[in-house]
Amino acid sequence: MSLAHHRRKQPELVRQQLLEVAARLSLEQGAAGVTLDAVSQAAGVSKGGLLHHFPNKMALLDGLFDDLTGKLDRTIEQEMRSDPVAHGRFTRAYLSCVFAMTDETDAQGWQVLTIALLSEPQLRARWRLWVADHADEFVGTDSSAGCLLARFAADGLWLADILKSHDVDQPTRQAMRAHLIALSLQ
Amino acid sequence: MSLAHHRRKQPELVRQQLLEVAARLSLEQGAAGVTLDAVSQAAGVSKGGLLHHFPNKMALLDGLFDDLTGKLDRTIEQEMRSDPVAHGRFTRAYLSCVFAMTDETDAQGWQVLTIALLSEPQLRARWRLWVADHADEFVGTDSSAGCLLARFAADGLWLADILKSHDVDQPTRQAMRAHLIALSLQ
DNA sequence: CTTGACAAACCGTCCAGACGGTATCTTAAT
DNA sequence: ATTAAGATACCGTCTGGACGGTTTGTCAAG
Repeated sequence: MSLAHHRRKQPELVRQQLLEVAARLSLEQGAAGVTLDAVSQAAGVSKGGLLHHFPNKMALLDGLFDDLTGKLDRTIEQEMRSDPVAHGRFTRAYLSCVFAMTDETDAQGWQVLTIALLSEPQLRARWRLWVADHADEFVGTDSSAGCLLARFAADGLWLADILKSHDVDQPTRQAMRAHLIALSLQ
Repeated sequence: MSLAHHRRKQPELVRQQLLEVAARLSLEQGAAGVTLDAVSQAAGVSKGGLLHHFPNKMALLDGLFDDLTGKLDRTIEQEMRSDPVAHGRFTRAYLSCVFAMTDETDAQGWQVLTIALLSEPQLRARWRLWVADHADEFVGTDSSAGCLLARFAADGLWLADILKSHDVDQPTRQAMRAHLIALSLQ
C-alpha cells in the first residue's frame, strides 16, 4: 500500500526505468551487480514489480539487449541513408556508430554493459545472430576484406574504449577513422 | 583420511591442475560456472584444498590472469627476438600471438576465459595495467598511429574469434595479417 | 467488477569462505 | 642415522548470506 502503489500507474515508464537502472548497475558494479533485488530497489520498485514486467532475469537481460541493438539498428539505418556510395555503406555506418560512442551520453552505459552481456552465453548467441543477419543483408556491398578489416579495427577501438586500456587522443582518432573509411571503399 | 590425503603430495601440480580446470570450466559453462565447488571437485581436490592454494576466489582468478599474461609475455618476447626491424616490432609480435590463437591448443580456453575475466572490474584494471606497461615500454617503436590501428584490428579479430560472430576463412585471414604487418611498418 | 500494476513476505538453492582436523614433508639437533 | 618439532598440504563440515523465483494480497483504472 505504500508509495508506488498509490502513484499514478505508468507501466511503460517503469519498464524503461528498470532497463535504465539495470544498465547503470552493470556499469558501476559489473555483471554481478545486476541482481533482481538491486535493480528493483534502485528503480524504486519492489522485486515483485520487476518480475511483473520481466518474468525472469533472462527476460530482463533480453530486454536490455533488445534496447541496445534496437538503438544501434536505428542509428545505422539513419547513417546509411545519408551515404551516397553503395560499396561499404554499412561498414561506414557501423564506423560512425563506434566512433560516436565516445561522446554520446549513454555511450559508457552501452560499453560496459555490453561486456557484461557478452559474458552471458545466451546473449553471446544473440549477438552472433545480429552479426550474421547484417553480414547476410549487406553481403553485396560490405563483404570485402577491406570492409571486414575496417569493422574489426572499429571493434578493437570499441574494446579499448570499454576497458579504457588505451588513451587515444582526438586527432589520432580522426586519422584512424579516415583510414578506415578509405579501407571500406577499396 | 581418504584417498588424496594419502597420496604423494604434489602442491605445484595440484595448483596447476586447479588453474587448468578453472579455465576449462569457464570455457564450458561461462563465468558463472567457475565456482569453488565446481573447480575443486573437477580438479579432484576438496574445497578446503583449493582454498589452501588460493585463499579466496579472487586469488584464483588472479592466478589465472597471471598464467595468461605470463604465457603471452613469453611468446611476445620470443617473437620479438626473431624480428630484425625495430619499428613496430612489438606490434608484429602481438599480431603473431593473436593470429596464432586460432590454431593453438589452449586458444579456446584463453578466449572464453578472457571474456569472463574482462567482466570482472578488478581484472579489467589489471589488463589496463598490462597494456599501459607495454605501451610505455615500447613507446619508442610502437606508438605510431599505424601500429595502434594494427593492434586494434587484431583485437577486433580476436573478439570475433571469441564470440564466433564472424567466420573468416584462412586466405582472408592471411591477407588481413599481411595488411596489418604493412601497417605496423609505416 | 474485472484486470493490470504493483507490494511484501517467503522458499529452496547455491555459494564463498571459516574452521578444525589429519596426513605428509622438511629440518635440524642429537 | 634417528627422531622430535614444526611447517606444509590437504580433508570434510558447517554457516551465513545472497539470489532467483513463487505466492498471496492490495489498490487503482477502465
